Amino acid sequence: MSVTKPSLPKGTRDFTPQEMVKRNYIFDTIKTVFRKYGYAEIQTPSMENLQTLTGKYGDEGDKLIFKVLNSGSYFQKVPLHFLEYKQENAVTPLISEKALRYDLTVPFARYVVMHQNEIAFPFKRFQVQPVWRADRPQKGRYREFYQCDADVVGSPSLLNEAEFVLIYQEALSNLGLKDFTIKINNRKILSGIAEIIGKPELIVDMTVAIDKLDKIGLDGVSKELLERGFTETDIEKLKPVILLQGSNTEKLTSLKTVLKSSAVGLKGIEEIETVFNYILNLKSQISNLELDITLARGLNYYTGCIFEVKTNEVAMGSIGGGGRYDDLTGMFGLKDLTGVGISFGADRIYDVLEELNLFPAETVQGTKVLISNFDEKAELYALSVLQELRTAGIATELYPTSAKLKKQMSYADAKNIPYVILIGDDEMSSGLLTLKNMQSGEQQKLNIVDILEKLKAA
RNA sequence: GUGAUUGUAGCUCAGUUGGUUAGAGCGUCGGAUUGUGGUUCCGAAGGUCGUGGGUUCGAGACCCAUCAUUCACCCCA
Repeated sequence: MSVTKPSLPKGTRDFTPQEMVKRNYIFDTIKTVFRKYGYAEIQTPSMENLQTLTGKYGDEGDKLIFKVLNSGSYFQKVPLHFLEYKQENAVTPLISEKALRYDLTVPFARYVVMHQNEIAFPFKRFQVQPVWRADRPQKGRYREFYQCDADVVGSPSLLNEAEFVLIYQEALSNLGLKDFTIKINNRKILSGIAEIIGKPELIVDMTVAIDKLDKIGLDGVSKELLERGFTETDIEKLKPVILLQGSNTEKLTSLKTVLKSSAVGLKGIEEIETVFNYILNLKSQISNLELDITLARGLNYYTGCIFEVKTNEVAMGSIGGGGRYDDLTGMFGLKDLTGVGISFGADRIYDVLEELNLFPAETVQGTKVLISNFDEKAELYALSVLQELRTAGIATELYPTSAKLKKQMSYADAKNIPYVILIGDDEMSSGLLTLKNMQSGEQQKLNIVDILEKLKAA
């Protein structure tokens, strides 16, 4: 057998013990907040039927779904002429019937439909699992990454939206982020704007273009709008809207004038106002909540409020997003069930916390004490000590061979183990074991009871 | 899918107009110290120079191809 050079698939990563401690810190922080707001955890399989996923994310999204090759003689079903003309689209469903999940929302919609008879609505669930995208990786973008989603289905109340803002606020603050912006918009406002211009059919093109405002500037947006079928007159009408300045209230006031002839648009404004009012009554103020008309977000199933969270401390794409999707379960045959949800991008949050040095120092909670191993006789003696410490709930290791003490101490040092117990002839005959504090270097002879007490307190 | 970038030790990187035996720091291992780590000193191991071809008396360096990497665009967390 030939030796393979070890490597990982593009865009995937190993996680070291040190990284796992930090990652779990992020997951735990977010999960704790989710639970506090009444969300219950579920999991779904890594693989879904390909059919479940295709068509849910748009053409671009479909291309980015990782497909799983069928087992066995998967070519049997493929007519030869498909291959001859290289018809990937026709061949794919014949050789692949499973795919890795692309996000957590669509599997959740499937879950809700399949379990509808056992679910008490409104159903509030959270889910923390990896998702896969066949993207080309770059900074802050991986092919395997974790999403932390919270969604509620079966409740049209805008209280849910308001609570999501508080969840973002609370979780990100708990993680130590100081300066981030929660952007909110409403798809209905965007529809209203497209309506006013007289191009409701071009709403997608309009949103994709104006979404890039802060990246390519007004000239870039104008150029893109022209390419996408808008006229100079349309752009003149759009300009004041997308360049709206001022406080959220001021923006809403201007929008009401602009959208006065659009029923949809006014409905969107009303929804945003309701969310703001809920928040005002839940909490005196959230200063980093910003109404942003240029916020569009790609997924085409959003129908109401849209969220996106960006940190202002590091150059990084969004670290979270979400929105309301009135008819997602409709694709699985369950009509009129409304859903709204948000997602945290845990991997990006990790990168941000790392860059800002925000991980708490004491998150490393590994072995507390290492028992040295001098020789066979000492090892035997140490076994009972080991057992006693573990019974007391203290994370303890016995060095497994009687290597040189230098090596054993280095091991404790490398693993950041704060205490070492030395057991040699003196200790065995006196019953007083040497306990060494690895930080201060001081050591003292204590009986096992005192050691237990000291370690429990430490 | 488009456009760039970089591939030299486990890691981060030097390597001069093409010239003999490819270097450093960190890390690893061993010793100074057979009952004491994190500091210090000494020593050692570790390389198909991404891969394949070409130019040349001679290639880590130049050319072509290929693979991989990173970054940006599209899109997205």
